[in-house]
Amino acid sequence: MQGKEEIYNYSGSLNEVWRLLNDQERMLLRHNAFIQHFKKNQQIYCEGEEPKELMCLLKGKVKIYKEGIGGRSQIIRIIKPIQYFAYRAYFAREKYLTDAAAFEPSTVCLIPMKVVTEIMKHNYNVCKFFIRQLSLDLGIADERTVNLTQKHIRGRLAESLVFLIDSYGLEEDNTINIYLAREDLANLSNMTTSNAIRTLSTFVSEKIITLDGRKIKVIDEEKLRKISKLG
Amino acid sequence: MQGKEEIYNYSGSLNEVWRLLNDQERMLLRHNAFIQHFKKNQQIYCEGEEPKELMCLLKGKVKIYKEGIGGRSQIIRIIKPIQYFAYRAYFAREKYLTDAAAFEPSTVCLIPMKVVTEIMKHNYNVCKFFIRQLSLDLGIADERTVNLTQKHIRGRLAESLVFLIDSYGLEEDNTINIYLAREDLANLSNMTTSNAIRTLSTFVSEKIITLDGRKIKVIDEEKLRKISKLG
DNA sequence: TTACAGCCATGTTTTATAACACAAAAGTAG
DNA sequence: CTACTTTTGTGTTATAAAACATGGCTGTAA
Repeated sequence: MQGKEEIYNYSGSLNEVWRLLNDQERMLLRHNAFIQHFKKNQQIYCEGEEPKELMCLLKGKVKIYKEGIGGRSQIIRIIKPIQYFAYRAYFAREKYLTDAAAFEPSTVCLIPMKVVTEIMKHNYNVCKFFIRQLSLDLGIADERTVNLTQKHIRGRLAESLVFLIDSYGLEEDNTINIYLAREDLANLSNMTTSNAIRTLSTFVSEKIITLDGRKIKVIDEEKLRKISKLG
Repeated sequence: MQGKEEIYNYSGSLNEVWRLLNDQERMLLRHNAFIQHFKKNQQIYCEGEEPKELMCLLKGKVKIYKEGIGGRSQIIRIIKPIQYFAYRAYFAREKYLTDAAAFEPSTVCLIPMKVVTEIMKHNYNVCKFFIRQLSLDLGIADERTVNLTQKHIRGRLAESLVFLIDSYGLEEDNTINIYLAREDLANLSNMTTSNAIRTLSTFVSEKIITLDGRKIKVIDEEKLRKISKLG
């Protein structure tokens, strides 16, 4: 499940942050970072848990979500490789407020937060990196609040699809590069599963997408973006 | 409207950050910070504008909000003295995504972001301060997303009232220490003005609060918190 | 093979909330 | 003081979305 050797295979890809480090700092990371693999749907961390490590998704797809009222869960954001996550709670000196789980088999590099902050003390660029990430995350969260509360179902679902396209991209045949259960799509869009299914169907009848099981092929991306934008 | 002398009257209260600085850094701030006064309902910054200064609210009350679909605006967060704001966009290297306006006559200290980042380069504690603030803000935003989307009207309004109590406090007679138009209360709670008014009325009939114009007196705070929590 | 669980899909009913309409009250300007 | 705008309050109607119910499909396990 975890190993320190494996880090060498990936260390080139931790890029963004890696570039900001000197040799000594890189060495420190190499000695303290470790890899974990997660199965499909496996939990990565839970709400209420004490945050200890910075995580970087190397392979796979991860959802950050919250269990809301009456079992309904809300996907807050999604992570793609190579992306850092799980740092907010530690920086805020709080427990985790969210849960994280793997959409599909995923590989995560974990770095003890103590090591990260040790480096930050002497490396302004790493500080700057996290400040930027947090600021971007906060901007996205603010946008999302308004979109989820004010857009109608069609707009919210369209937005989620656009979001998935922008995050994970399209294959050559315009299939969205992630296969989500209808329930996940619903949780991403703040609606019931029934309504996600229904609304997908109307998108099909409007020739905006086609469906083949969980494969979503985008026919009219422009129209999709328009629906997403206008609510 | 602005003055550099006035900064001396307040510099003691910029506390949190002030404490983290050495004499030279404090001098730098004193020479570059300036004060602006804002009238009731006056805009402080607008969406799309280029962020240039860090702001610190010295006196008054400020709302950060977004204009959503169809003129409906959503209050994202509220600021109380002494609190820093307006830093997210600069750190993210974006334009402002939100608007800010004064609820009531307010005094703001502005510090050029260039000066702030200059200090941050050599002062890890100031970096840490902003990382912490951003992390706290992000946590609040995540919570808020779920609360606004999943709670019912009563829960959302109760939550707003609790939020106002926790932010601005109660006077000796249990009056919430801010006088908001029903419309602002609605925008804070993601509902129409009519429904804010209606729901306030039912809270009165349930002896949870009493109303006298815009004065809201809290009778049963526990019950209010319970409604807020249970949605 | 059958039985069963987990997704999909779709039709019907119910309900929360927005939208609308209209007064009354309060604040503001001339 | 009067006219006028803005805010507040309430009743009614319309509607978006949830809740519920049911059935089909697919894969899996006995």
